[in-house]
Amino acid sequence: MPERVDHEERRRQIAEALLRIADTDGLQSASMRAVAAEAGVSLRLVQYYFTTKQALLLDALARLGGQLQARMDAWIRAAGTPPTPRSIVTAILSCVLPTDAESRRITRTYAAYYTLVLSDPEVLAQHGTAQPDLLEGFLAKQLRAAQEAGRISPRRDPAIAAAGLLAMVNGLGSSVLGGQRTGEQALAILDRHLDELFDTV
Amino acid sequence: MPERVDHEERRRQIAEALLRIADTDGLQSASMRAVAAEAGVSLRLVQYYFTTKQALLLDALARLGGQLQARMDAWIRAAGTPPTPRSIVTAILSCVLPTDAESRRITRTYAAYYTLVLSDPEVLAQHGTAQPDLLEGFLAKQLRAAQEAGRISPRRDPAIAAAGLLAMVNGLGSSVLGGQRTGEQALAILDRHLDELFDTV
DNA sequence: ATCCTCATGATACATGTGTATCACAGGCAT
DNA sequence: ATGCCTGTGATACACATGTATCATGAGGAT
Repeated sequence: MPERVDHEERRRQIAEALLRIADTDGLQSASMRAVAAEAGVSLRLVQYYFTTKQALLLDALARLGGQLQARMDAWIRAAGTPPTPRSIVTAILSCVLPTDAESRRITRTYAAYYTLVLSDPEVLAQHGTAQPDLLEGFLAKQLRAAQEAGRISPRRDPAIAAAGLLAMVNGLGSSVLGGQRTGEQALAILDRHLDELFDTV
Repeated sequence: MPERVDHEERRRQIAEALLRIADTDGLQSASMRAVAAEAGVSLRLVQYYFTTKQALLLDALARLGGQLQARMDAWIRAAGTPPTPRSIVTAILSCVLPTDAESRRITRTYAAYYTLVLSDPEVLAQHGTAQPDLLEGFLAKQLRAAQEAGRISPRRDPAIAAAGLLAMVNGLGSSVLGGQRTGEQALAILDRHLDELFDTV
């Protein structure tokens, strides 16, 4: 029954199956057949909608990026009323920290991609990544605004502080995924660091 | 010629071949055959000295830990004369940051193991890990000492500061490996953060 | 000298992998 | 109505992988 079908919808369905596997069992378990089974379709269909595995991996990665973006937008919008500079910054950072189920999923899945990118950097080239740099720039802008509002000491360099913050959040995320810490503990550590940053004394 | 042979030496030779592959091509490329070829021995020998692949992976991981440990010891010993609290802390942190060839190698290889551990946590159980926690404790001790010497504000909590520092270094390391930053830039960011920490004003 | 155990080689086996091919059914345009 | 294009199934292929088996040569111990 070759009913004309919604390609985008099928692609989404398959790519999300891949992401689910990457989250639970890691990317090395995400074979074409496993993805097909998880998505409830035949192997042939996975091949049909994504001719090659690399294409599937890249498409799924892009979708993952979209999911993170959406989540960040939502958290920033919900950053208190009215939003203070610090509440915005906290929103940005705490939604890349694996605290709840979804952020845990996103973080784990990104981690699964991490080594892939490390061992095969040309993948990163094909993917229009730059996402971390964009995020860093956005965070730096927020810090600069907070600085101009007098909430951060003028001695600080916003770009450097943003880079350090993001690195810390990334590292805290790793430790949470590694089971050394709970998400709450990580958030507490982050908060103490923000105390130090947002301190004009 | 079954000359009685030094088992430990052979094991080291093979395990280091595995680590070399993990560094350059990632752990997923470290098949038994690839390791054998890299070590210049036959597949059978890899099986002989490490009956199973998991055993090889674990042994190599332990050796990697030893290498990092040795490097840290050396850097701490070489932390200026006389060592200030800050120089010790800098030594600890900057030797887990991929700045030179060897630390880059160690960091990359650890990263290769990272997702493996994530997707298969029982490996971590078999490995007497705890290494990050030990490191964190040691760092916290140094910070506490610096605090008592009046080089760090008494308002700081050394344990939390240590956790944050280590997370930041970890995150900075990731960004260096990911090519977003050079090792020098990462070190500069870390240094600014240490400026902030070692500031009793 | 005999035997046993250590070290090593060659090769086999079962399985999983990405990809390719063949087939075919139903809708759409002519 | 005919023929082409789209969606889908079944299956094949070539290869890589971890592990197991068989074989064998060389010391050392008895």
